[in-house]
Amino acid sequence: MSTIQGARERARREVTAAIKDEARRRVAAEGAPKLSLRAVARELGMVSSALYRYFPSRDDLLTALIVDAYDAVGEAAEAALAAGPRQDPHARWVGVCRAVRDWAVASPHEFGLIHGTPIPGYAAPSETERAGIRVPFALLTVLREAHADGLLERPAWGEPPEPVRADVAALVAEYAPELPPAAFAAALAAWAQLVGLVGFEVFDQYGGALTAPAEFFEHAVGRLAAEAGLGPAAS
Amino acid sequence: MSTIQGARERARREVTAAIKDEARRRVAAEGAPKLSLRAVARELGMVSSALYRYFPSRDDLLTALIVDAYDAVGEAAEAALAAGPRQDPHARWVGVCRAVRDWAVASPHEFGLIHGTPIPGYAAPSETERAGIRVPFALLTVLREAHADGLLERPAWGEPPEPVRADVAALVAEYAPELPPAAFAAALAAWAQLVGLVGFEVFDQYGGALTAPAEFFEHAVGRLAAEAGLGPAAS
DNA sequence: ACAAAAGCAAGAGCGCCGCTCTCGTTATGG
DNA sequence: CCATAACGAGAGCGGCGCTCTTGCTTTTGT
Repeated sequence: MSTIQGARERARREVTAAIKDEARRRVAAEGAPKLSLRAVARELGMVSSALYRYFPSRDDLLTALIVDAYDAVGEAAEAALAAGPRQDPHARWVGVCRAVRDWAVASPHEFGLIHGTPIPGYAAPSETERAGIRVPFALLTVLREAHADGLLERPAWGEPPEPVRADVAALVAEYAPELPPAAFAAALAAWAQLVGLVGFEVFDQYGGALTAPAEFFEHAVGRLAAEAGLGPAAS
Repeated sequence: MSTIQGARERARREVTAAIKDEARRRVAAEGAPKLSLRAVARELGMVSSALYRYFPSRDDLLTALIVDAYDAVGEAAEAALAAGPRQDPHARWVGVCRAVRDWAVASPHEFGLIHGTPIPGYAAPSETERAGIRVPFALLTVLREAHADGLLERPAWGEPPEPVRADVAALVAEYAPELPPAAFAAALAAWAQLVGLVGFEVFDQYGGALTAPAEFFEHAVGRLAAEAGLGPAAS
């Protein structure tokens, strides 16, 4: 307590951050499956066993990267939500989607971490769930505030079939009691479809057929908004 | 030539198949990143080096599994295409999508192989591309034949913006000269969105909120069809 | 102020991995 | 029949995740 408070703690934070940074670099270069603690340690000038003072296992290091990625994309989505004009929910919706896409295009490997193949037997810790919910929440918020302002059209979706209605009813009760269930169902599907669109672009699964993927995405996502009950701008 | 023709070749085919089967089992159990040649060889009662007579590297074994997976889902989609009633393209479209979903739900790890995180620096061999095109082709065929039969409505999509139009025009010219570009663009987006919907279910990314994912999928995919210009059955 | 406790880096080592090379053995085809 | 090619087995190399032990330094409690 005599010296600066927690010189050791600060050093620990810095080393932890350096490890994650280097790990991110290696994931980008070699892919998550080939992330090697020894290589990270080597690059940082430490011995591999020292790394276990900061992360109890390789999987825990990867989990930390995953949580960071969820938070990064969640933050981007929430920033777009805050910046989007509440009086034009269609544009706001598209803005949130675009924020997700732009983040994914800029950080393809981080996107892969959170939307790639899951590892069998790997249960995401609850911390991951908290971070993972931010993007769909942002989409939901666009719908909720549009509904509150009377700007949400009746979605083109018919009422969902019975077993789905029950699922959605439970979700609506928990997260958005005032929202029509059909709109909630649309948001849920839109979230999955948004990830599909982004993933195809980021993972290059269109087979190089698109030279203007950003515009294509924008176009597709505008339709997604319309499906959820957000018509194009009034004027 | 004195003995049965190619006893050796047949043995080779059988061993190759056995290796792939065991590898598939291990991918299902442990995940693709942890697929170990040594473990496969051990389970098959051979020594690890013998395996290299059949696959030049671990990545080549994985690639073989990927191609097989593409062919399996492609075959499922084409079977659904053949079975779907041409006079009801909406039902046919939903049928193809359902075939993809059912296959993915039954073979989640194979789905992960083809739609999971790509490995940096890994270029899919051309054989993969050939197999990977079968599902989108099936979707496209539904649209083309519906159009030929006068059953394709003008898609709700407006005309795509300029740079997209050029991309789509090139694709239309190559694959479906008679199809309206807007319909082709819708099919392309629908493909990505379909994979998003399937991936969310298979990878359990809805967070356990859906107890009836099959019905939810059906519902969502019906809307996808409508967007592409295939209205619900006339009845 | 000082001893106990806790945090830390380093090294050695275990078992597993992908992959290579060599060496007998066996089937193939001219 | 015999040269050749395919094959299975074994040893071995470097790299991996992870553990354990050994000293050293910072923090903490009295």
